Amino acid sequence: MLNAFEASQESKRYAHAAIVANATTGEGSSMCDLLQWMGVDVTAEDLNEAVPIPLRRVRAGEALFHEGGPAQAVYFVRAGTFKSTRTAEDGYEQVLGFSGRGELLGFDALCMDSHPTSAIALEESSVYVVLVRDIYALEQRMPEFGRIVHLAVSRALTRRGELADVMAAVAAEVRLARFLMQLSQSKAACGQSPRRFYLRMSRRDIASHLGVAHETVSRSFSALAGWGYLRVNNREVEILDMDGIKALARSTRRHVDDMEPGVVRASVPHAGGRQRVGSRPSLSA
Amino acid sequence: MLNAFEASQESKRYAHAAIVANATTGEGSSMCDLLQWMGVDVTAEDLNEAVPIPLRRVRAGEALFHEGGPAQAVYFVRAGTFKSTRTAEDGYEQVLGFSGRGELLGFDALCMDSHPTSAIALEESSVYVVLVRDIYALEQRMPEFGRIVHLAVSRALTRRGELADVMAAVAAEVRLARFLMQLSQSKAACGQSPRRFYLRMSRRDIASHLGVAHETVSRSFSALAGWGYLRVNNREVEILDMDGIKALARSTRRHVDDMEPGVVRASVPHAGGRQRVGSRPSLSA
DNA sequence: CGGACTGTTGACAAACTTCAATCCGAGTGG
DNA sequence: CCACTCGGATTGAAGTTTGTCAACAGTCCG
Repeated sequence: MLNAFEASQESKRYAHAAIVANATTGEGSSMCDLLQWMGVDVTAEDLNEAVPIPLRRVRAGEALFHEGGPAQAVYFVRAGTFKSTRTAEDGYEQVLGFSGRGELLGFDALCMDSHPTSAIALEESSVYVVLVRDIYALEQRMPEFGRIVHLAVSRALTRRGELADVMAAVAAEVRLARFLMQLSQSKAACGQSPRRFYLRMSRRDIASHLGVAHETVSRSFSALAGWGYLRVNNREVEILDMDGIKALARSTRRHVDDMEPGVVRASVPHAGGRQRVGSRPSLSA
Repeated sequence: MLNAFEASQESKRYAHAAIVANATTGEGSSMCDLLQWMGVDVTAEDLNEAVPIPLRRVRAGEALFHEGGPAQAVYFVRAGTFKSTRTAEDGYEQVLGFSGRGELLGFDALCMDSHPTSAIALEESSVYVVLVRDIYALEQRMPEFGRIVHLAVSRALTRRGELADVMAAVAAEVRLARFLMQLSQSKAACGQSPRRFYLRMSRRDIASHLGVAHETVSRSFSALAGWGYLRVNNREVEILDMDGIKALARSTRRHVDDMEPGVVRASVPHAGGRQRVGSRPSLSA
């Protein structure tokens, strides 16, 4: 049906299959691999240092580390997707964000004795493991590594800031639109299609991340689809009107009036602000 | 517009600010000062390194750095309070968080060419300035400094995570309660009273940070006061029932039922989560 | 095939946003 | 010196989105 989705469908099946068993445990990967993989031009001197960096495989649904668990290592996501969560006493799970290729996880535990959050794999994933007790030494020995860490931490900080963007007080549809734009840009940065992708997380996870009820997420998806911005089928999303949805994502709270008539797409019913289509007859699938 | 805001803020609370008018010029401070001030036992070898670390003063309402501005330096807050904000095109200002003594600002700009956020002083403040281009070298030369940076970044990451706690989908009063608890703990960590403090930020800033309308913040303050949890007068807050407000802060979405009968104070009308006090006697019982 | 979970949709009540009026403190200017 | 203005804060009333409850459809998996 959708070519772009085949790959994701495939990886979805990895979940319950021991197919990729060979890729298993921390086979010795090296700092060189990590640096190269992170896009660093590895110099000769770096090559001399044969520092092993373990690789760890995490299956779908498995935790990379648990909230409250000891802070032993930080992780660079090599493949897959994770969600960072914090769980309240009553069991309510707050999703702080989703992380993909190249992102750093677990760094917020450095300033404490334990992890303030959990990281849970949403699909078959793998990470580079850097032990906390080695970080300083490695950075001292290999300046490039230090640079990588700084960059990654900075990115992590920025990503956490995006949390505010989606949870900031705006209509639920706008939150979802913003979230989808973030996702789209993430995909684009990884060389994947920014227009079509497969959501690795459940509606519940999205809801928690956006700060709304999961039913509202469903409704918002339907609304966006009804407005012609996208097509959605379960976790498959195809964006039809990128500019339009971007414009929608930009709207903030109230008195949006009309924004830049030039930006609004003619083909889209959404006239540019805060009009509710909800109960109107114009809502057509 | 910016000038108007800055001017008003400045002349308002700190009319005598002219005193420090020209203080922007960093009086020479040193790395030693920074390390000692951050609580590091400075060793002899560190003392040998006479690395100058400029100090910068920022007046109330003034920006430490602007969103979109060039990433030249990162800052350790030495005194005062800042708010980190991101401004939408239509002028809506999203407050990402508030930072006080010892916290690191501007680090999220490292991975980009410019600052993704602004930092604005909420009162007369001062910061240690560490130029971006010096960071790596300094960390190489002085391991302790590297440690400090890592710790501070980790803290910053954690603090950003707290944003989710206050914005997560819960009742407005709970958001405010959580925010106040965070503030209280911050104050405690700085050796100030956790029960009584002066809010450096406006209701509007709080509202943006909590993700609600500023009127709702006012109402929530009144509600908390009405329930006997605290006394509030403008920006002065005194917490009367710390345990009670903590219990309230813990409640997540809806039906709080009863939480720990032992924890609930007898003097407090709060019988089980959500009841209105103010001028609406008809609501719930 | 059935069970369990995820996702969708409807209805209603609750909570929030918005508009609007008022109060207050501080700074400004007559 | 006092009236005046301006912005912050509080409170009221009305309108609307959203949370909650509930039922159902779709998908996955044993």
